[in-house]
Amino acid sequence: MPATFSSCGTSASSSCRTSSWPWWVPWWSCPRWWSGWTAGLPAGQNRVRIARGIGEMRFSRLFVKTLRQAPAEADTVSHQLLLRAGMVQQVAAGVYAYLPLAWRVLRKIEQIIREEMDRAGGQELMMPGLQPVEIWEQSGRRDAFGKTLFTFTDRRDRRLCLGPTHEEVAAGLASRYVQSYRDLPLLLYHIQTKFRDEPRPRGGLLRVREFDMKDLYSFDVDEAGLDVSYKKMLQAYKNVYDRCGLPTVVVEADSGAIGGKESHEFMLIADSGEDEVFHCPACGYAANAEKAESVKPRLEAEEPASIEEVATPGIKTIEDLANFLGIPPSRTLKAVFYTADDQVVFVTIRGDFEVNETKLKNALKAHELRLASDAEVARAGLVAGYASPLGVHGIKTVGDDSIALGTNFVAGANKPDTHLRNVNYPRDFGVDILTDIALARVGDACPRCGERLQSIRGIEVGHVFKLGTFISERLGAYYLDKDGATRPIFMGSYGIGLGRLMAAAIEHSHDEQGIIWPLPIAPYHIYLCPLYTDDPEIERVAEDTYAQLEKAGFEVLFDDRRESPGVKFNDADLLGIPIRLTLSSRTLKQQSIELKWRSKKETELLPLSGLVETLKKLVGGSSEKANNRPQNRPRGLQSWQDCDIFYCKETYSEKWVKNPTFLLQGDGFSRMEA
RNA sequence: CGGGGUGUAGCGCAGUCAGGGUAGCGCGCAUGGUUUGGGACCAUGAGGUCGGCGGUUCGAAUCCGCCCACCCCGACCA
Repeated sequence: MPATFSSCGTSASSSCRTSSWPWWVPWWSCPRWWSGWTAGLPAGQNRVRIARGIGEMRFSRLFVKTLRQAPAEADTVSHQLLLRAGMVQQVAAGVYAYLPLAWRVLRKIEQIIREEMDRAGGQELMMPGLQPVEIWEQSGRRDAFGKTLFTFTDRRDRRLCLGPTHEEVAAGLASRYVQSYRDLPLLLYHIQTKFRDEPRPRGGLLRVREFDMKDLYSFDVDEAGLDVSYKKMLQAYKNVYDRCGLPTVVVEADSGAIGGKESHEFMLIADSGEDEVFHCPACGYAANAEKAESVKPRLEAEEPASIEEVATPGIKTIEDLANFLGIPPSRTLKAVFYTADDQVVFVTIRGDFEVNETKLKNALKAHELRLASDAEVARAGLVAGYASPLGVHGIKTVGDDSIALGTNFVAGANKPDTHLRNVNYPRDFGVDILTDIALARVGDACPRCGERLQSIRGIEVGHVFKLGTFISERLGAYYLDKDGATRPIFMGSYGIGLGRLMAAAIEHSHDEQGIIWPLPIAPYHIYLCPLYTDDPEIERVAEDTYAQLEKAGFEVLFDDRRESPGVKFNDADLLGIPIRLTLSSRTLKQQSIELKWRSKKETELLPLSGLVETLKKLVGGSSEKANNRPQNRPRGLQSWQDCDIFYCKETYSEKWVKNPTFLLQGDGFSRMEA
């Protein structure tokens, strides 16, 4: 039997038996290979599994095995569901292969992003994944990225790295193009794989080491120009998330290793999110916990008293100390030791606050910050548990501004089992740096309006930065202004991780049964689910319906398997295809097909006649657009630009609709209409 | 990098502590049959470097040593 026969069937044998196709006739002459016609064959024998055209898909041929149980390594919901739905496979820690279903979703997300970047004036290009380490040293970010940078040497001992981001390269490209202010502003973007050797990949696709990302770099003449580009991007990002059907909030953020002064993150609200966001329901202030500020309550002033020692045997923690002395934690001073770039740092903060390490790191302008080891603490002459800000010599000291908001604190005495009463700043001790290094707290006052802050969890799905000029200056990206003066280009940087967005969408939208895709990024629109019986009519109608829907431009996953209803329904739910159409003898009796939205419980019967038109109305697509899709479409959203608007309103969570205040106001953002 | 955990069939697990016969179970997979509206049933069957290397022993999934991979917490991190 020629091997080529398998091209038109599951196996050569089954195909040949059912078709009686003579083996000496070339397989490409087989009508079934090009027409996909299968109707009228006896039920039960029809095992023909073929794709009739680009993009059409029968479940039996799909490169997917769904799993009933999630692999043990997955413990976040999105990771479990991605694995169970057969969307990704892990290749190494934080390194994944994206299988067909995931790849379709990623391409849709990518296409939405591409359209919005283009609409905002961006120009797409491709940059290398490989970069010389020199440009990182030139920009001064080599140290900031540290071990996160994947580095190696080539055969000529040149040092290379895998690009974790592309500001340096982009600045280099721009510097050779931009000569005059007339060449600005400029928005360049690319969508490609980036590499970061994260200390700990985790959460499936939420934090990985190799990932596809859209990065746009803006180039402007000055701060004002940067502001305009930045606002354009904020709007473009909002459009992207809206079109993906994902409610996000904009929050102020720390710029981290990327650098720059102003920065915002887009957060998808999800209880499982690893980021905490503080927000003010009254004025709309919202910030990542790393960045968030709050008004620290000042304690009632007392007359400063003189210092006295108090014996506190075995009392080492603030909690114990407060209990032991019968005072609130706010009347104590906490001492914490860090090692910042190999220097021990003594940090003092009022007992009721916690240190915000991001703020501390920024205050110290340090690249690496970690808690000091016991050995390091001892070497610095400090007594852990009883360390005192008084009489610290030879090491850098940082104080949170909360230490000035009270009097007569209890602090360590720097000898075992002893504390000091009535310690006052700055009367009794000084610090090298006094600034805000505290974590904001729920219930503290909003720094803008004084209302109480609340907190919510989210997943970072986008991050934008106002970089300013530090990279352009170091990489020589200058232009001539109107007066002929040489000036550095103002840069901005705007990133969205595609895989993380996909995973975040699952975190946000799923139930016990599986994923619930928003229509615009769903791998398929429709799950066509015939329940086969002895009645060949079901199969005939199913094939016919499939052909009609495909022709009308719907993306249909046709479950042609002869599985039991339970298996099919469970797979449909697991994969999360937005619309399920069930065809059975039951519905056929009424000349109808059953429609069920994945996001809803109830089902409804649709008449078979005029089905395409009915679905178009339901989905909000137009036949014209659907039919006009290019043959080699990235089957993205270009033909569905209307439907995403329609669908977004459906998918916004109640929480979101009721609390539209998270959106940054007055920044080109308006409240979401409910 | 610190702490904890796990590696046995595609997936989930038992067996390991208390060393001995052919390494088991569920799901999935294959074949045949009966089934078909929420993960059906019967029968038969295939599938394993027990993470790797070394050691102890007549004999190691099991005991000892080293290493590796993966996961979780922390550190860290667009």
